[in-house]
Amino acid sequence: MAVFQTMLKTYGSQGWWPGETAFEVMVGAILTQNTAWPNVEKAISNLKRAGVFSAVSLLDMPHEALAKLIRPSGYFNIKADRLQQFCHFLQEQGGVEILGNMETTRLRKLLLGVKGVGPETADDMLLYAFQRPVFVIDAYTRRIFSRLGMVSGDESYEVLRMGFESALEADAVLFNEYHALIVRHAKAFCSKKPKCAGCPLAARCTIP
DNA sequence: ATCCCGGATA
DNA sequence: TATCCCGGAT
Repeated sequence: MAVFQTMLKTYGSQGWWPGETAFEVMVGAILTQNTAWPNVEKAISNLKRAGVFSAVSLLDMPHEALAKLIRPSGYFNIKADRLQQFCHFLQEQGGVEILGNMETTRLRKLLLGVKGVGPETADDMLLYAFQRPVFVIDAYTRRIFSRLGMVSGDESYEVLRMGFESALEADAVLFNEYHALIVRHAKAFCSKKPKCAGCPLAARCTIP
């Protein structure tokens, strides 16, 4: 059985970012950079509770006030800048709806042009906010698939992304579930210090 | 290679 | 106490 099917059977559907606005997904994608998700949720609920959860509000707000609200997500000074840069980008482009009508390749380039949005964050946005069939590569993907012996792990981001995308059907629903399952599996078994006992992928793995 | 940084977990 | 976290810029 393929890796994806094994993970899906083991963990079930992960239901990532259900019923949330594209704006919220994109804000979350920035705030979660090198940060555990529960801390991001705190930051986002702070923004909502303060009634500033919109591009215009975040832009109008002083840097210090924004940094204070997103403090739980860590890197708050840097991320306050990144959020405001991103909101400025949204205004400049004419809003989320305009972006939603763009072709994926063009939209990806635009997102990568925003300071603070790197390849993983851009692809998180493309996949989870705009439902585009883009395969997200992260540290978990590198770790799991290098242990499985399917990649070396130190390939460039683009090489890995292309590898996954050409090996799979270009399906946003599939990519959405797959990346979420990769995260789940990395936490459950394939952590830095692997917990191989009971691992559902042990039979395929290079780790003794 | 280093910095940014709080919060959960071990 | 140390490590890690749905990274990116310098």
